[in-house]
Amino acid sequence: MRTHRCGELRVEHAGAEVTIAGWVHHRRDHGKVIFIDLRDSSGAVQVVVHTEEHPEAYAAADRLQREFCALIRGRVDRRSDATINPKMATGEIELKATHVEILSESETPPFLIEDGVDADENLRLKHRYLDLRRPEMQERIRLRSRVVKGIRDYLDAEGFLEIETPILTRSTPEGARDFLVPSRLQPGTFFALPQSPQLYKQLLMVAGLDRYYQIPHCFRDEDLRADRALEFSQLDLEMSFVDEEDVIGVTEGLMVSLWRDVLGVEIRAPFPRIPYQESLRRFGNDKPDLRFAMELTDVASVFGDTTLGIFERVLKSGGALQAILVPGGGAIHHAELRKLEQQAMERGAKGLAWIIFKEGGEIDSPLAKHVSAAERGALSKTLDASAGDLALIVADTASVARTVLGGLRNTLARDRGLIPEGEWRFCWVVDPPLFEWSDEEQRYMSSHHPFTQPQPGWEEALAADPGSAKARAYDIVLNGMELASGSIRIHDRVMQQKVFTALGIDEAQAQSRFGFLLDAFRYGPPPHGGVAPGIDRIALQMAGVDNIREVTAFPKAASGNDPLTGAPTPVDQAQLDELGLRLRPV
RNA sequence: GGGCGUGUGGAGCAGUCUGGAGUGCUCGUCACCCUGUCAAGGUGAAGGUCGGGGGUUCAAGUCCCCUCACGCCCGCCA
Repeated sequence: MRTHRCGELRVEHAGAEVTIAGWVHHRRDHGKVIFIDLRDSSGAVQVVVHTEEHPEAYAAADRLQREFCALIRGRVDRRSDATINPKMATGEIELKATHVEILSESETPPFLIEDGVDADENLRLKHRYLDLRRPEMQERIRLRSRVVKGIRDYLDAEGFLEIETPILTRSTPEGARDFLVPSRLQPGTFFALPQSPQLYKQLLMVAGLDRYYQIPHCFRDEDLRADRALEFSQLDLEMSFVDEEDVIGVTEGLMVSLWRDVLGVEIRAPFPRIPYQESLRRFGNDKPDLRFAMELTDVASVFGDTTLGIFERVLKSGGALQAILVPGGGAIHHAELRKLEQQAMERGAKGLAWIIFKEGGEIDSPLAKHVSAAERGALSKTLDASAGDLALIVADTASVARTVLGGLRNTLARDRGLIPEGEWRFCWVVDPPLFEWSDEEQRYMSSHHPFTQPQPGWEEALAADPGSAKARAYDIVLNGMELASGSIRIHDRVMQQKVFTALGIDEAQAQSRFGFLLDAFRYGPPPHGGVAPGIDRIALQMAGVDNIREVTAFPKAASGNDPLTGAPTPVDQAQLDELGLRLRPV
């Protein structure tokens, strides 16, 4: 149908008779001459139609409107110097049309098909096929495709096999809420959509397929976020006869190769490794953004003899005084500080103390009259503060103080433009706890998953303080976002049973839920481990966008529905009957 | 489940704090003019349940209450 693509025409095509097809991007009607920017996935090119030279082509061009689909034949002409458009890749040439054919007409689109549109997102999602016509959206889709291709190329070269595992699988109560699929053939029973192919990949290791990967869809029925969707893609990989170093090595090699192939950026490996506890201490969370400083500082020692009731009470009860120093933060308005305090309280703090350092050792703070000169000096020294800086202090349990300040650290860095552009700060967060206490469940739960191998000595640690047992797990964090999670798995049934027991899962329950895995472990399971990077998150970071929907062709809205298809929808009674389901009024 | 924000011709906004005629801006749409534009230009026109419901008031886009949709965050995410 076409001989060339719109965006590939250049000066060297001058004189050639070509046929192109695409969408009318712009039309500029000058009466006796019409300019049409015709766009396809490769880009756009200017078409010129003269009324007198080609009346039939002109008649068709006269009918063309935005987003009509058209076929145009003509001769590629070098433009005169005065009419070259340096803003277009094809701007040195234009197509003199001899034939214009309307392939299909278009209604006026609900928003402009242009880069940088600020249309309501729901409108974009509802007309995603139009939104995806925008060059920047197509570029994101292409980038994501390059990521996936890069992964396949790299892992294929490393001897990994791509193996599919079932989408209809078994519900496992641990972890996120499952999406359930009723079984018609076995009435009253349900499949679950996989949260990850975790158990299958471990079975593949038992099977001796010792380097496996796939890029599966995973499903978690939880509330959505900017970086979290109901369904998402992850690179799932697993290796046998490995320890942490092997998995980390392959992952780093993959990241280096992806950033090189997809972005042309050289990132350096090995990535720094930060122990989990250190990350909490310095950054207030387990996904540190290393692109800026503002690390948390313990200022309890400064206020050892404080007369301030709040600080005194917290310190006496074994709590913590933590601070971050905001360089130049003294200029922040009080109204803004109140917003920060509100944000702190949302995350569980009872308040937020602020102290602005001024010239001559003076301070500006609601607490000013309770802070002695010695304390002012010590605080300034501990935080390495200068005049004009702002200290934010949280007095609470260590955990709350860190969470709150970790959150403020990220918010402030973003709002105050402290985050440098174009930096890729990878790190591994290692040695995380094996278990975490769940207030809701009133029991310890796996912080990674129950198949994660504990570090040696865990049983003693468990007896003394269950929270102190560590896991052979590792997260890869990029610019403050968790990109991947992985671990060395348990391959010993006795150890697996002990971990289940620690989680409050007795032998009978373990057998009924995970019996197939325990059974497999009777037959010489190899030591194994793996990692699972999120494809969407890699793509969103590379694309420089802040929402997973921007790198997903057909995403759900944040409320978990699909504005394009209307899913989820009620179903016919007949379908429910077949499945043996009855709806309860909500 | 909770907090915050947004909702005004087809699109993006201003107007809401401090009530006074659907007022304004940019784009799009339609008609006419125009042979070198490229976000074309010129002239003119059409297009509105101000998300929905209720209330206060002589009078509500504006104030109050309820509600819906969307977005961000907390909870949740082995």
